[in-house]
Amino acid sequence: MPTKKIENSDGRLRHTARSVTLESVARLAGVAPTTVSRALNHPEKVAAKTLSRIQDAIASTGYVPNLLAGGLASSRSRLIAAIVPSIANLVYAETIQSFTRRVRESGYQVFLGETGYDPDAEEELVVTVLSRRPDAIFLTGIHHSATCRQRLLAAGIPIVETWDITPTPLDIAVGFSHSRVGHSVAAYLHDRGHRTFGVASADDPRARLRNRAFTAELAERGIDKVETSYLSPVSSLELGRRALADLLAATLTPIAVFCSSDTVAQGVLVEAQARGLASPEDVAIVGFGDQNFAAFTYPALTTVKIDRVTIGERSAEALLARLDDEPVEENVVDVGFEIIARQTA
Amino acid sequence: MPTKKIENSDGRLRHTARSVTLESVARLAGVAPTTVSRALNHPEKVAAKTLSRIQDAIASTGYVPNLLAGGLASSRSRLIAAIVPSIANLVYAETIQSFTRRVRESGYQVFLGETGYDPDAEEELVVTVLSRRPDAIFLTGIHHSATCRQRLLAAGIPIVETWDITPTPLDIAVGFSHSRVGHSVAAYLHDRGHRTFGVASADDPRARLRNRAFTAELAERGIDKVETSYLSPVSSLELGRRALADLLAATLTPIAVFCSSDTVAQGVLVEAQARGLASPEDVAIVGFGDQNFAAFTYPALTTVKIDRVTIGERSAEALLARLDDEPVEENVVDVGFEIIARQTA
DNA sequence: ATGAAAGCGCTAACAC
DNA sequence: GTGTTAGCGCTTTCAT
Repeated sequence: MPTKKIENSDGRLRHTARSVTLESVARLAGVAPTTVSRALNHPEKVAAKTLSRIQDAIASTGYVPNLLAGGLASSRSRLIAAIVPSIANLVYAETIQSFTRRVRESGYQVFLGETGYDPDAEEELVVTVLSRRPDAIFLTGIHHSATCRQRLLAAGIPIVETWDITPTPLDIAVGFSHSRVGHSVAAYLHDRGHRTFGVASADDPRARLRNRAFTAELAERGIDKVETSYLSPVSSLELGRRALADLLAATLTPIAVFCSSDTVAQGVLVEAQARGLASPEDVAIVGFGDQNFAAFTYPALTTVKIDRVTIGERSAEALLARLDDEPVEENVVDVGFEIIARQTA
Repeated sequence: MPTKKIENSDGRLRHTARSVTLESVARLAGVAPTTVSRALNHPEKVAAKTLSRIQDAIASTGYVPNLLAGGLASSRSRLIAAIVPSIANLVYAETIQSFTRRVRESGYQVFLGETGYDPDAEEELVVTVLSRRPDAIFLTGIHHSATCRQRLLAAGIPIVETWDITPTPLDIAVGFSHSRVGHSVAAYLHDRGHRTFGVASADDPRARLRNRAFTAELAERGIDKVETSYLSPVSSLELGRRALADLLAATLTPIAVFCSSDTVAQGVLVEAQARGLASPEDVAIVGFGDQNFAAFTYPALTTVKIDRVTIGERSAEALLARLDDEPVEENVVDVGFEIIARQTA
């Protein structure tokens, strides 16, 4: 590591070795700093000769613009904050990936904040994240504490809430109705003749919404008892295994189990097999998410398909429109969902 | 959205509504801005009464520090950049997650850059990322273009290269030897009696290292032909299926296949089953990564376990030590690996 | 097409 | 323990 403290000519201790700045590039190119700034941000406004001289200077010095300074001066950080429950969950990672790719085309960088599925973490995270002065913010979910909403609104930047919809978004919402998912899955299973039901779920607010609707739909169809297992907010195969064990301790087979994710569903399937139970005969299973392994479990997983890439893209487009002061035609985008009937239910 | 342009009292058009600044908090608390800054960064150096007055002022104004300004003034952004091939790959996501958690304890925020497995993307990404003036940088892999190395070194910040090791790191390396993995897997399979081999691999430099060593070890054991299929840099189940199809077009069963990831391995397994081939009898399979589903495929996947969380933690610790000017005892950390023998090989 | 001046919001050195 | 002064490196009027 190069040493970072040097003595300046004036004898004062500086923090960093004097690095290449806009000014040093300007001196080298024989122009004013302003002109270099223009060459970088509005090259069309600089004479071709000047431009190439500046570009040479940049290349020969290895100048890297300081976006902390640029952002401070212009009040535009070219940063977009994204708050997600977990980056180690493919479902969110794929949305973030498509979102990131799309906004990068317009020169924005995305930085992530992870709540770790802790609802209280969001409040603190929002402050941390706003302190970087993002130009826009991407949130997961539509439930935020009052303080949170207030801070978010006070920031005065475009906001997109994702993975859920609401008639009253903070600004823009891109997602689907979890309640409709719950109703649809209940109807699907009931229509296929299932009469005993269970829910194997991660303890996450959106999963709860689906489960509540699932139970409500079944109640309407005369089924008043739905065993539900909530073990942890983090989806895992292990959680699915334990959930099925829980359900079977309370209810008999055959049972139809609605899971909060495909990973949990895979765990349910594994546990069923370990107990010598067949799917769908003894344990019917519906997953959620349609991750890429869902089609390849044995038997193949019936699940609810969510278009994660579209959520990312539509969110990006909506935010970019706001940032460009373009009209946003619809501020609530429902990307829908689809039940993919495979073998487990 | 609140409007962003307002007319100031002096009649000049400002970019943002005058927001709450350190200065306004200071005025409210009846102290100098410096004191507020101190209250925030070195609260122990401020009198208790003053401190609480300042905290009240902060609370009542909803002040959120501007870290662009703070970073510019102090030359410490409290930002760490992490460059990864893909965020939608659990293997990297889990490392980043543990890394992020660890450095956050020391007040750093991590922002990600994604190369999309494109080796040329790194060069451009490094510049983009350095323009945010991170205090340290986390890289995936040890292979970087000359320009890249130079820019990285010129930044004068701590660097950790991960997922591989080298005797000559840019600064610090935390990973394991891919070549040793290749040799070990070859030995493992050969020792168990396999004599026909194939490689189903994503086209990624670290996978290539493993494959080369795998082939070399087998050559030493008298096996001079190892069919290898490279189809895409992105691991997917589909890629595994196509890879096995490729291999079987060139070689007969029984075959032992070394895969570049568990996902690819699962694809190989699925394809084998689709063709009515049994594992390990007809197609022996070794995966890579030991992801959580590996123990639950049928038959369960034999694979190479990598401790992704440890890579993240050790990287974080090394970087934090550098940032605190503490001595880093070892600048090359080998976290090792382990072959997990299950059923497919 | 280019430059001079002012300032973004904060921290750091130094004095008191 | 607190305040004063001087920037950090850039962008933005406004003038030429």
